[in-house]
Amino acid sequence: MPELPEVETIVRQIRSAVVGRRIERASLRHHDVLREVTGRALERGLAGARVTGLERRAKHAVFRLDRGTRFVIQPGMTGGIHVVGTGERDRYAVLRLGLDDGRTLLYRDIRRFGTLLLLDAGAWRRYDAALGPEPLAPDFSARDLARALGRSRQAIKKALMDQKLLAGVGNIYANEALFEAGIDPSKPAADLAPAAWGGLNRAVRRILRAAIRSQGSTIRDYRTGTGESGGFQLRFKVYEREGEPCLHCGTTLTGTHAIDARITVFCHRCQR
DNA sequence: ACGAGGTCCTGCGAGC
DNA sequence: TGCTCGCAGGACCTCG
Repeated sequence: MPELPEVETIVRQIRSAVVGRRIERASLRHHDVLREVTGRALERGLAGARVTGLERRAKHAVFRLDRGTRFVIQPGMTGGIHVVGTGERDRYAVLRLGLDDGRTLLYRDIRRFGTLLLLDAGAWRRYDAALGPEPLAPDFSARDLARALGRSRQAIKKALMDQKLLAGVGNIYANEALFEAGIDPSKPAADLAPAAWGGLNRAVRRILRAAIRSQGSTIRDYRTGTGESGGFQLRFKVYEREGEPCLHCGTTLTGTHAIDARITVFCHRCQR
């Protein structure tokens, strides 16, 4: 499930293969990954355009095109982005972009929870403005984190995962960061002690950086841009460890769906 | 304004 | 063996 580290990994790996390339052909096979654009408009907006940049924003890959537009891929749960040889078959292919060097940029998505967007400059500004700050921005501080989340009465875990408040953190890394910071996931964000934000910010940034170094976490479907599995799932301390002993104190880890209907795993002794 | 819960979609594993 | 069912959850939506 691509969160920030997974999308960052993909973007870094495929950037050199796509930036500078011209898209010669665009063909969309499933239209249910579109929201604000028709399939024909997407294909026409991509075919003939040159890719001038590729970045990550939150959990999304953003292709800058020479027409002043941006092509955004939200991989959702099972989306993957790969540069493959011509003619390579893939039963989960959603979009193929034929590049001018003969290779193909492939968006595949098993469950098609992902979304494709084509945004002009104004739409991109609105899109970008609706997302919270990037936790890995070089100067992102505990104060910034407190400012982003500290007014929310929501459980801190839900606030961490709210893309409007903070960009890029999903269920896996929210669980891991809260364990590392020793914070009860159900605690309202606004109730965190002022001193707690420093530890949480360090934990979030550390976990995300470590996951990027491991090329992300492969649970089921995620593959890097070059088709490999990530490695961070081997270092989970709570996620997928419900019922197993806490690595700090040995207490049996608790699993619950009480927060946002997502699996939350935590140590009720270490996380207060 | 906020929280709760539903929806999309398919593969996988458990249970019968 | 083959079926049904529940679960995984990012982003978005509606309802109260």
